[in-house]
Amino acid sequence: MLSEQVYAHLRDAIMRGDYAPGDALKPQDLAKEQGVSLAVVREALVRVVGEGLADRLPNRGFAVPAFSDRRWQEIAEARRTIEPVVLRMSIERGDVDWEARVRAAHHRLARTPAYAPEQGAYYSGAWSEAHRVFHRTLLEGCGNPVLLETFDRMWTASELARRWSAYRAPDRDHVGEHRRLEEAALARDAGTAAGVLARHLTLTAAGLAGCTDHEPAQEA
Amino acid sequence: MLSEQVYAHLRDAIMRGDYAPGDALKPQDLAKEQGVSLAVVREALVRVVGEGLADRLPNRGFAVPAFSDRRWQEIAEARRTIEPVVLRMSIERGDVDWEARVRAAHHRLARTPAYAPEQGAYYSGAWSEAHRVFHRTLLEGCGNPVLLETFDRMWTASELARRWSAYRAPDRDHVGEHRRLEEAALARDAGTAAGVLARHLTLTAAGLAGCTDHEPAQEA
DNA sequence: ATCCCGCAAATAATCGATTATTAATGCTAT
DNA sequence: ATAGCATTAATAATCGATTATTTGCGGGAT
Repeated sequence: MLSEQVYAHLRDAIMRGDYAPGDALKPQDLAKEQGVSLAVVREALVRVVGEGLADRLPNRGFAVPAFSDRRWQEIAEARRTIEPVVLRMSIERGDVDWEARVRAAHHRLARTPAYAPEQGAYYSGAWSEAHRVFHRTLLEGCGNPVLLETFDRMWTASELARRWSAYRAPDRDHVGEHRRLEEAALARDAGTAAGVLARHLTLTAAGLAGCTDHEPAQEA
Repeated sequence: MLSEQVYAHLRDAIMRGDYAPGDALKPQDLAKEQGVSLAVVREALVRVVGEGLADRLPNRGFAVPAFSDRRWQEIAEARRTIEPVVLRMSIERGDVDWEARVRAAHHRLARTPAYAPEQGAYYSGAWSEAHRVFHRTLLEGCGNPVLLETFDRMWTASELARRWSAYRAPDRDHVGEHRRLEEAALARDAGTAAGVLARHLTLTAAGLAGCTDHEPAQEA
């Protein structure tokens, strides 16, 4: 299905930061550069909007969302509120297969370099994906697809905001935080794990706090 | 915008139960009966799918989702997991305006008859809406739009499943449960309120448990 | 009698063009 | 000189028709 490809491409482009926040997503331009008709671009855009990766202004088209600092803090707070509870459930219910997958995901994350030389200041695509998989795997023991869908939505919003944050906590010990998370989870220490995760999310939020809103930008 | 109207109509129709679970949503039929072109119907359908109110089968069109008993239990569990936590936050943070809105929402719910004579066994539309507003208002004190969006999504899924449940708990004391919720919330007793809400959701889940899956149905 | 293959009808997906709305530009009147 | 209005260019929204895919039916071979 063509619209699926266009949707995937659009989603990746936005998440990768190819467009600046506030940039207009013009159906005609996208159609030409993708070699498809307006209809499929439009369908892809509607899906992207539904996922929160773009805004729609009635009769004024589509645009990359301009995340405010306030919005970012709300997303971070929502994650702090929900994810530790789900992690508790996951640790109580996860089976041996889950344990194995947690180990595997942590191993991959630990062995993936966070920064690609050519990518400048941003995290590498491989690390971002490994990071996502590790956090998701931690929660997958809960066995509830609805809760995991909720995680997916919040993670997407969170990553989009992170992509556009100007600052990064310089003294952040990602590796240690993730290792403590893995250890607590595999030790079935739900209380400690939930606490570590909450602190992890708080630190991430603090690292991004204070970055100013981005002004609506011009053409890509 | 035409697609907005068609979207709203489609959403209401599905939530109202105009289509049976599994029914195909044929763009051509919808276009003719709504007096619009395929494109706008298609856009509305894509949005509906994004909200979880319809399934999309590649190259096989759109259909009303056939909720399984398992799926329903997962939704109910997700609500039990998340909503009490948000309610705690809401009770800790809500201001006087929030208190007033809780009172108002409860009053409206208590004074709205649950069953409309002409609607048969189903809850009336007015009661369903008052019910939703009461539950949402309880959580709105948290002040976090992201958490409230999460509630909205789960509520929608929950109501859709409820619409198609064959059984209803006969001895259910809705009125008392809601009154206790309101009292605990306004007394700022977060622990009690969270407990009452968890029990409320458990009872709802139990009331719908055991209803068999609906077979994929034929034309509307 | 049953299974497989191919044909035909239905419908999903896509396209190119048309219509309507918006934003910008330049003109006019005060 | 500036404020307000008309014109125009750009683009969003919609439409009608075309193409591609799937599904059900019927004929023929085993």
